Amino acid sequence: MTELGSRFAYTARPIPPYDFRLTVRKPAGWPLFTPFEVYADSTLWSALRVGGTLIGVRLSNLGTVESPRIRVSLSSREALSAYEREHVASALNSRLGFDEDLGPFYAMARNDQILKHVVSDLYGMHDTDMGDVFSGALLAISLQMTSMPRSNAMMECMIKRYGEAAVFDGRRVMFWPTPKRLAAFTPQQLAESCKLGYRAKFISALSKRLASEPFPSVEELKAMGPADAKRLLMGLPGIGDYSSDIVSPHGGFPIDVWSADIFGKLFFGREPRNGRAAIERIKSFGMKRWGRWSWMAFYYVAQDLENLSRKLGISLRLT
DNA sequence: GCGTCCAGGTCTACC
DNA sequence: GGTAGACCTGGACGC
Repeated sequence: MTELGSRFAYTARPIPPYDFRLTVRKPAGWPLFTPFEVYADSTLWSALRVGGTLIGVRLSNLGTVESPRIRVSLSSREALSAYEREHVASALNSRLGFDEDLGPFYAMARNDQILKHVVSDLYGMHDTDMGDVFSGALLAISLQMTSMPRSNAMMECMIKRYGEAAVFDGRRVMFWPTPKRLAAFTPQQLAESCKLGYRAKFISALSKRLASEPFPSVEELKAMGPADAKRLLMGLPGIGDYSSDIVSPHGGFPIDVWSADIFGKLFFGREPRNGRAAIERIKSFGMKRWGRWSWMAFYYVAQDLENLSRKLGISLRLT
């Protein structure tokens, strides 16, 4: 357990529109940084790692969608220097999309027959980044070739068994393990303890790689071009085309068997007969249609399936 | 109850 | 460079 007793706070003013609830507590249930974060009374308690340091995060909504104000309280084990505080705050602001202008995306989306619905339903929802590269990669690998209930079970087991507890503000938030921690176990031990199956070999190799070699942070990946970030991520064990689109702070168009059914219906009016075989075709079609906004389009559609089903009169599978 | 299929992919051997 | 096949596990389904 890690007691995070040193705290600093500031008030952020994101670029409007900024819907706090939609951004930190996404309609589809995707967690912000960890499945164990807590949301109550317009406040989120979560955690993330910046430069290997575990940070407790409390976000409180003080404003409105058009005039957003968010009180940010960050807790760490040791007191941070002024430089470190600035670095941590900058990393968090970037992950929460505070400086992201939704205007250009909305301008394109309002002229698109699919997206015009989702940007109306989810007005002010910003894109957010993973807590760190390793936790994003563990999430992506857990999603591969299995059902959502089993993916969730694998992730929760890894976090509970090998992760770190951020204790602050009277709360206890479990966060993802470090590469060093997981690198201490064999693939067999990981597979047996959390029923990871063949993914244990990927996770073990990934842990050893990131524990022994430097790898760009989320901020560094964001600072480089999308293609360079994707190339680096795909060099990691267990991270292919789909997973790199999930982990990259630039996003992508992460079409898998589940989303191939959804976008097949949206683009062509029906689910593909063979979802796996249709992935390439649907991904290519979507990226051609939405270009640099492909990730935002994917993100907004995935969060709005229920409303979209009703508005378009088609059944989009939620899970 | 039992066997088969397949799910929110990636890697490798083989051609 | 392109592609078939292997890979854990467990729920759904047919019999």
